[in-house]
Amino acid sequence: MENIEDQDKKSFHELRAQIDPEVYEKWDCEQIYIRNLITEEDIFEWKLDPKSEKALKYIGGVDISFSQKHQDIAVAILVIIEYPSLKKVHEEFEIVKLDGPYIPGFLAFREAAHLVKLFKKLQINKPQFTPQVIMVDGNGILHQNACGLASHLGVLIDKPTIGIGKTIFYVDGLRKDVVLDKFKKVTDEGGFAVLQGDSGRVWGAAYKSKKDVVDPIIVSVGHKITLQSALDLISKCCNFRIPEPVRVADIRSRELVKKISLQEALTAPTNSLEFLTEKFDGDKKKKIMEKKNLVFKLKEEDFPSLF
DNA sequence: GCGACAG
DNA sequence: ATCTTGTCGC
Repeated sequence: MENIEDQDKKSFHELRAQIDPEVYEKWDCEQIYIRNLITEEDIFEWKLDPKSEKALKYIGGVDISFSQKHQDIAVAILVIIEYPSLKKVHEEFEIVKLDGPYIPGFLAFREAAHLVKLFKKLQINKPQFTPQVIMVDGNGILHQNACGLASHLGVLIDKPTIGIGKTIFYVDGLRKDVVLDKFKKVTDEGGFAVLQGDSGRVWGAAYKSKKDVVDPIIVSVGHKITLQSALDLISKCCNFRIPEPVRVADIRSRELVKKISLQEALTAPTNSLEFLTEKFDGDKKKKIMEKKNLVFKLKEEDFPSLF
């Protein structure tokens, strides 16, 4: 019974031990440097009111989805969502190879560079879709060095960013039970609990995006926006629990990563698909055939980096 | 001193 | 992050 806790302890310790102390120190330093470049003020021109002359038009959403086969292969994506329709109008993506493992607290050093690349591609391909604000899958200043992925990326591309976390990341006494306890008192859709740590500093908010959701989304300032403005925007972007820019980026990158896995299966020495279609009937067979169709529907334009 | 740790 | 079936509810 005693080793359940020990295993958790060990695996976390092992994660941190995967980077050598010098790299840790360097990254720590870099985060503190970047932190000083972050602003938590509204530095943008757009307005939420669609009738305004300066109405917000394009919101960006970024995410990275991984292949289950090769742990280091992933699809990085940037989707452009039109406001206020919340429809996807454009996407840029790339199949990428991750350098290192995920280390809690250092997500940006694994993902940020790939995301920056997508903004550069957008700049060249479709500059007219340049987003005015970006929602990031991960935290902003809600981070041990007040420099999570959303903030890190925001500084690199010099644009307003918002961090959207789906689970609670511990910082400054904000344990999971503490956050959920604060969130429990939020009852109305669109309501939120401000996440103030033991130090008194406000790190973000636990937001109730739908009336009956059990879990909050964790919102934190990335760069060039206030928490209040971030929440105001998010309140207009939630068709479901996760705001559309992040949700669509998530779904779409997963879709693409699966296509890539299937393509690998197609080029594999043994073709198990044939065997499976003969072996199973009904729904199972139907599902397999759908996957098969996916393979045949692969288009060159879906894989610019493969051609 | 330990432990809580985004994707 | 990823793997997954059924299942509960509108």
